Amino acid sequence: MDFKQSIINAVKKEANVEVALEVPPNPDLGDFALPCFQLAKALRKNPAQIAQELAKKLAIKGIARIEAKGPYLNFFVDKGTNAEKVLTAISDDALYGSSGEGKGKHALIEHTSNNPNADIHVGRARNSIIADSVVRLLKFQGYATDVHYFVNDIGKQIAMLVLAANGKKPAYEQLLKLYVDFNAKLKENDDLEQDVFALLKKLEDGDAKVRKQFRGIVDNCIKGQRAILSDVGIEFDSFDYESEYLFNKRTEEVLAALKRTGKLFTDEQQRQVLDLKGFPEVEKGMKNPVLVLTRSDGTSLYPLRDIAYTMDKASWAKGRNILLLGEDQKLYFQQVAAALSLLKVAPPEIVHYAFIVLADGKMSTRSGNVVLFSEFAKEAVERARKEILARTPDMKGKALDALARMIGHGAIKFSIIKVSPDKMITFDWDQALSFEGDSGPYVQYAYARINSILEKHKRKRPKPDYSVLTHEAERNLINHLGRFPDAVSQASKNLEPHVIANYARELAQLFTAFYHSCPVLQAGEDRLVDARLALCIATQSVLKTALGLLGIDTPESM
RNA sequence: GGGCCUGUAGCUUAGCCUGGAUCAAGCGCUUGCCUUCUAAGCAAGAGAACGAGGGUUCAAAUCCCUCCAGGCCCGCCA
Repeated sequence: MDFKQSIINAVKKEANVEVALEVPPNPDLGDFALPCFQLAKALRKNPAQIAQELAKKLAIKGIARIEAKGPYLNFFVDKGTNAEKVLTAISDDALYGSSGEGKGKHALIEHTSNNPNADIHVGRARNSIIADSVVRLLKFQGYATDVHYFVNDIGKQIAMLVLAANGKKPAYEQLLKLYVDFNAKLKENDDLEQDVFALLKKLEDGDAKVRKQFRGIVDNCIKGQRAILSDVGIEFDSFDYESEYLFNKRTEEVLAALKRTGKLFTDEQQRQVLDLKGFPEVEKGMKNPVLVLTRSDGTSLYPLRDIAYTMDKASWAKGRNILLLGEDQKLYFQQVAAALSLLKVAPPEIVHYAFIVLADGKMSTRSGNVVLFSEFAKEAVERARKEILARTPDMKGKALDALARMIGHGAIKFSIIKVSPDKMITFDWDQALSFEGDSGPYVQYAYARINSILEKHKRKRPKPDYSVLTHEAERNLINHLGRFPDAVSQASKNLEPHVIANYARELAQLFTAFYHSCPVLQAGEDRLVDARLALCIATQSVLKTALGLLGIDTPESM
């Protein structure tokens, strides 16, 4: 039984009240605390007095000391017992931190689903990076995962690119410029817009040649996006094409099913419209709570195809069904969720993320006012390379490349994941690519330092005497290691990878504090050396796992 | 006009779901620390009316209401 439960049981036995414990704000105040206000009513005494009395009465196995401090009762666990418990748990379990809740279950995650019209920019990459961490978290929890990308391959943007390409096959890197230039032309030339729509119409009518043109542009673009994301370790299992839903029967089936709910009506312009009255979130957010599903000519609109696709995903997902979407899609997705609920299909769990904006305004692919993810990643690696060479001037070749990539990519991922997705980010090169403080490289550095110690000392003692780990820095580090499973559970339950980023940074901080105040190899006594080595090994293991959950590699040295 | 999100130190954030002891970090600033396991580091210090006001509670950054500021969204784009 863990300490927490023992305390709760003991208090219940003594006072007959079910209490909640908390972690004191400051380690000097113990490992667990009981605010006695919650007992005051039942016992009809003042909290400080209750704390005093309980401090005298309670005796709990594994708890070395119980102290009353004002209205709080503080519990100090026996350091040796705690150290042994936490450190053996880590060394015995390669999956320490995983709850195993996903064993035998399946999770489908759709993310990125960027318009296949240009190079991906950092705002969209926020989607990919957060989602990739979610995927890793769920895998770690035991889920079999399937990562999907929905390719919006039949939009106006693609039609524009087909026209702009003019029969040629533009390279991926040229697409953005083509798209931006075409948008500029479009502004001045109304006829061009007619051409765009005419082309789209041909596509929807199933014109084989046009379909092939679209597919050519799209596949080229997806290939490029995929390569860029793959380069930073973000992979997909399947690419689902929206055009499939243009030509298969799924949308008709959805339409028929919605018709049977009695909520579908044809408006005065002959469009098929879904009535969403009775769905409070949608009603509150819209002047007129409806979702338009078809054009006047009966052809499908995006929401209809999306509903059909989302239903397919719901049937593929055997456990959790997760979707990452920009905050601009919040209301829209509530409309889709409402439609799904009419069809008795559970909507996916959604993670919405806010935009990354530039100091001079919103990023816009259309105007070309963007920071491309590819240049962001390139710059990160370049800066990392400079930092490495400033420290180890003789490093070169593949070793240098590999390390620069690890550090550069680590900095990028960490800086994006660590911020709660609700928060809008104003992009700043120096801030996003910081290698110190609250950053990926800082955590990687702690890992590399542990590695350096372990390299120098490979001796292994089967059973260290953990009771010698009594230093404050050791205790703080051990306590934090013990909290890793909670951090993982919270992150995977609420789909909050930033919890892991913050956990990892704190762990690295506590380790570095330990590193500076507790020599390991020069600790003196053998048993202290052995115990501290065991602490290093455990910390390294958790750091590696935590960074792995963020998609960040761990360099052996840096 | 309505809905959702955000507002915590000069700057960037964690903490808010699940209320509890002097609000926790990073950057920047001041002062120390590299002939001892990697200074991408550590230690110490200055710096916060937790957007404003009300309410609930023994207790509010956290829950409720109002207001202010910024972002996003609100019918044949995707």
